[in-house]
Parts: sequence; structure tokens; C-alpha cells
Amino acid sequence: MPTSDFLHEATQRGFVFQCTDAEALDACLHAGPIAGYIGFDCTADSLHVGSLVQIMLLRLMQRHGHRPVVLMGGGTTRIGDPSGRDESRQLLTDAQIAANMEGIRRVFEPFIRFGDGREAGGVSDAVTANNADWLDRLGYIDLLREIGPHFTINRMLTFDSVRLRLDREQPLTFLEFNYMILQSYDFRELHRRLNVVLQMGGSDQWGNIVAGADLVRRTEGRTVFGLTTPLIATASGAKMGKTAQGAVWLTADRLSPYEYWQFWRNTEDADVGRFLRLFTDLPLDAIARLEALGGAELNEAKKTLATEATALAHGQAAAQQAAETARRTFEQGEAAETLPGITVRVEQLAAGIPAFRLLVEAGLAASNGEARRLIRGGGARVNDAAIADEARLITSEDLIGGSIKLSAGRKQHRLVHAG
RNA sequence: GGAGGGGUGCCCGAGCGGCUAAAGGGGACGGACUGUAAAUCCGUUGGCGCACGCCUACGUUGGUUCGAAUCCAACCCCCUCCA
Repeated sequence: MPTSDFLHEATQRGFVFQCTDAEALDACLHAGPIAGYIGFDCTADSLHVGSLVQIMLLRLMQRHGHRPVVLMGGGTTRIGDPSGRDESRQLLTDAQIAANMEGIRRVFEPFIRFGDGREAGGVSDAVTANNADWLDRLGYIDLLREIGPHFTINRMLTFDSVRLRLDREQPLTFLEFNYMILQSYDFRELHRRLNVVLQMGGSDQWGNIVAGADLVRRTEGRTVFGLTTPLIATASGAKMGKTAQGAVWLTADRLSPYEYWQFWRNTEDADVGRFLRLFTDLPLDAIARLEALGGAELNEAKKTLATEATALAHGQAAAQQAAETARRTFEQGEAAETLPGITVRVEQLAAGIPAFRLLVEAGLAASNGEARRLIRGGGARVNDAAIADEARLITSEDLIGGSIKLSAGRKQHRLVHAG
């Protein structure tokens, strides 16, 4: 077991899947603060829980006095990460990439403290870098001459990412084949610029990370490290991060704090301890106590998980409000006025709106047809009373204290306000 | 370049002239049971103010036919073998 603060805790909390040399990294961490990075593609203007392990790992680093470096894939995104199986991604314009980068940077703000890293005492200030700064102006021949000799095809062919494709007799384009080279180049560049000695990432990045560490060793004569996190799935095997509405985004413009809280509240029993360790800052002994709760009592642990995780992403106040909204909704059976909602014009409501239509407008169904099916299946309710008739009209008569509670299933509730 | 196989709904996959909005499975959603859990069981799973009807959908574009996912032609893409 590692003894340095950071690696020790990262290991205990379940962040470590593989490490190039845990002992040497541990020693290096003992010697003083280091800089470590994780790369993020700029394919959307926000990130979802799929990236949360990486974010939390950077956060953990910083908590132990090390410097997190967030690498934006401004350059690599221009090509498109080919690892997502079939078709190559739609190419993004430079303007889109720039906008996405700005959005992604904002995702990190609640989790990580940024600074310019230069002032005294700011050794653990996080910084961002953009690989477009160096990749955009790479010369092909120069790159080949300088980097090419350090990569043997023989070895590249042994990488899982490559071998799996070849074994399955799926095409692997030259572009994809080069991805590890660009990522390796990033590592070396960050080492040169910011003295980064550690690259982290998901377990699927292992090959690329190792290749980068090798490149730095060969060309710089320095030992640098790689560390991967495990793939996070739910205990029942599902990929994590899916919800009725789609991806679980980390920013409020994409997913409300209430819904984010709900996502964590609905964690499977078997995942509670693991998720508390990964996605909250709670001390390990406190987590151990929560995890020990049995049966329905585990729900208390889930609430703690939800509130803690929501506080990290959206702030303490938003987390408390989400918890309170949930408490009133699920434990008191009320229509908490803080539930997500929509506003409908009074005249429209007076005239009456078909329930199926309102369900769609409230975002509880994707189409009128789906809303009708929901009603037929007995899953739609107005003010907690099942809607029996597909043609049911919702009118001002249904207003209770100025709003109507609309539900799809037991868990999704919306308020319709008259305005 | 030649020979063969293939491209079907969110995914996998059957269908191979009408009974096909297209079997089956997965996923997803809803219901029951619970603890806002898992497992299990049941239902639903293209759009449209949806009884009827109309529209869109089986790689693309044309054609044959009363009628095509199913037959024909050309084209695009993928796979295998040969060169």
C-alpha cells in the first residue's frame, strides 16, 4: 500500500486501476508537490458523470497539495477521437471547439481551484492547457523524424486498442493509429512546459498513457508516470450515467441540481460505498459507517451521497434545496414548489389543455404518442391522481395553490404554473 | 482489379412479393412487489388531437408490379477470398 498522502488515499478510495510504477510514483510524491494531468476532448460544451471520476481524481490531487493540469483537446478534437466505434465523428468547427472548451472549463470550476500557478504558495493551483497550442503547428516531416524513431510498429500493434480491432478484423485507419502518438506528444509537451510527471485517465487510455511515459523517458531521460482509473459501472453491470432524460450532466444548464441529486439518490445498494468514496470528500471512516447500514436504512447513506455529490457540482445551497425538495416530494408526498416546472398561460389553462400535450410540454414525454401510452399504461398522474382518460383535459380547475403537479411514474414530477 | 457475402427500427438480429410499423432478444419507459435499491413478474416501445385515416421507415437513386424491406438496374459503404 502506498504511503504518500495522495496515492494512499486514491488507492483506498478506489481510483487506481493500473499504475506504471506505483512504488516509484509514491516515492516521487513524497519528494514534493508534482503536476499531473488528464486530457478532455471538446466534443460538447459540458461534461457528464462519465468524466466525474477523472475530475474527482484531479480534485484529490489538489487536496493533497499537488497541481492538477486540465488538458483541453483543442487540437485532437479537430481531428475527432476515433475510439468511439463505428463512424467517425462529425467534424466540429473551430468556433464550436472554442465554445466547447470554454464550457468544459466552467465544469471544473466548482471542483478545482484555478490560478496562474506562479504566485508563491500557489503550487497546487490548477491550470488548463490546450493541445492545439502545439499540435496545430506540428510539421509532418519534423514530427516523423523526431518522434517516429521512438515508436516501433511492432509495439504499437501489441496495444489492446489496436489488437482488439485487428483481431476482430475491423478496420483501423491510419488516423486512429496515430492517436497514441499525438497523445504521447502531449505528455512530453506538458512535461516540458509545466514539469508534468503524471498522466491519469480512464482504463481505456492505458496504452496511450504508457506510450507517452515512454516517449518522455526516451527523449527527456526522465521517468514519468501513468495511472488509470477503473471503468465505473453500476453493480448490476449497466454503464453509469444514464437517466430517463439522458446523460447526467454536471452543469445546471444541462441538468438541474434537483435531478442531479435524484440521480445519486437512486444509486443501487451495492454501489453506495464505492460511490461515496469516489464521488464525495467524506472521510473514509464516515463512509464505512454509512456503508454498514442495512436494508432500508441504506437510504440515509444514499441521501448523504446525493447531497454531498450535488454540493460539489452545484454548491451547498443548491444541494440542500434539492434534498429538501426531494424530502417534501417523496417523504411528505407534497408538491414542493421547488420542483422543476413549466409555466402555461392562464388563458390557455382556462380553455383546457389535453393531458398528453401537457406531459410533452413538461418534458415528461418525448412525443404526444409516448404521452398517450404513458396514460394508457397508468403511469401518468395529475396531482397524484392517475389519469384514466387519454383525452383528459387539464384546466384551471386542477390548480392547487397556483400550480398543478404532473407526474410520470413514481419518480418524475413537474409543476405546471399558471402565468 | 476479379469472385463471393452483407447494409433492417436506439442496439443486435429474423424476414426475402401482399396477412409487415416489420418476429425475437437487449436496452429504455410504465405497472406490480419494495426501501425513490436490486432481482422477479406484467405491459409498452415510429410520427400526427391516433376508433377509421394519413405520413415517415428496411444503404442511395431509379425501375418491374394492382402491390416491394422482399424482384431488377446503377451507385455508395462494409466484410471475406483471389490479384
